[in-house]
Amino acid sequence: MEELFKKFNLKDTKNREIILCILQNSSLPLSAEDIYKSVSSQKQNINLSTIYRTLNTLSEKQILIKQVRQDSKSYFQLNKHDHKHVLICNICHKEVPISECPFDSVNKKLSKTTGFSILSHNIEIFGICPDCLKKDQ
Amino acid sequence: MEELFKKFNLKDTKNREIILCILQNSSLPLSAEDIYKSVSSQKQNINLSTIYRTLNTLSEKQILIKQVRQDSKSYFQLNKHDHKHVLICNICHKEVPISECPFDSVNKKLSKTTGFSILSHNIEIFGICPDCLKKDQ
DNA sequence: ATTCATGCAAATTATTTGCAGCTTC
DNA sequence: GAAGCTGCAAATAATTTGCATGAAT
Repeated sequence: MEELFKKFNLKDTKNREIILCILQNSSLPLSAEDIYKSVSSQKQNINLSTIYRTLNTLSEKQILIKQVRQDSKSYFQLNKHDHKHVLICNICHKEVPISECPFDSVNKKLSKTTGFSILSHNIEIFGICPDCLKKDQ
Repeated sequence: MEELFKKFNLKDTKNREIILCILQNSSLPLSAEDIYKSVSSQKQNINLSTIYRTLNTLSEKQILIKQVRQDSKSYFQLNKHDHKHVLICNICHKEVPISECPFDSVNKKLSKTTGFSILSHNIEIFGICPDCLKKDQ
C-alpha cells in the first residue's frame, strides 16, 4: 500500500490506509457513507469530506472505479482487472455480485458498429432475487 | 395521449401533454433541465418542480424509463419496446444512440446463473468517438 | 364537489469547497 | 519548510416537499 501511494505521488496517511483497507476487504462497491460508518464502527474517526476527497483522488488516479447508481449515490470499488457488477433486488434491495462482467463480449461488436474506442461502462441490473420470488408465490 | 392518461388515471393537463410531447420528439433521453429549457424555448412556462413531479409520476406508471447517470442527473425516455442506450464520448461529450440494446443477449444467461428474475437495467458506456479519435492523432 | 395538478418557496440529500491548522516527505 | 492532508463550517446542485390556489373530471 505504501508503494502504491508512492507510485502515484500521494502521501501515505493513516486515513488513506484505513479507507483503502476497507475497500480491499469489501466484496461489494461502497458509498462514502458506507465507508464512514465502517470507520466509525472501528472506533476511528475520519471526516466525511475527507472520505469524499480521498475517494475522488483515488478514482482520478484510477486506483478506484466510481459508479453512480439509481439511488443517486456514488459507489467505489478497487480497480482490479476483474471489476464487479451487482444484481439489485427490487424488493429486498439485496445486492448480489456477478462473477464475470457480462459486457466484455459486447464491446468488440459495439466498437465495430460505431467506431468508438470503448473505455468503460457503468451497469446496474435490477430484478427480483430467488428468495423474494419464493416469498411472492 | 388523451387515452394514455385516462388508462393510468392521470388527469389530462396541458403541462403533461407538453412534457410528453417533448419526450416523444427526442431521440435521446432528456434531463429535467433539458425539458425545462425546451419548454422555455417554445415560449411556454412550466415550473421546474412540476416537471420533476410529472417525470416521476410518468416513470412510476412505467410510461417513462428513468436513468441516473455519472453526471448525477436523471434522464428520462419513453418506455417503448426498443429502449435506447447511448455511447458517451469522454472528450466531446457527444451522445450517440446505439441501435439495439446490447444487453438482451446477456439476460437469459444471467438469470440462469443467479436465479434472479431480471426486470431492467441501466447502462452507460464511455469511450472516444470516431471524430475525437481522428483529432487526437 | 372532489380529486388531483401546479406554482412558489423552503427543505432535503449527496457532494464540494474555502480556509486555517496540522502531517508527511 | 514546502507541499499536500484534514477538519470544520458553509456552499452547491439536483431533487423533493408543504401548502395554498387552480384546473380537470
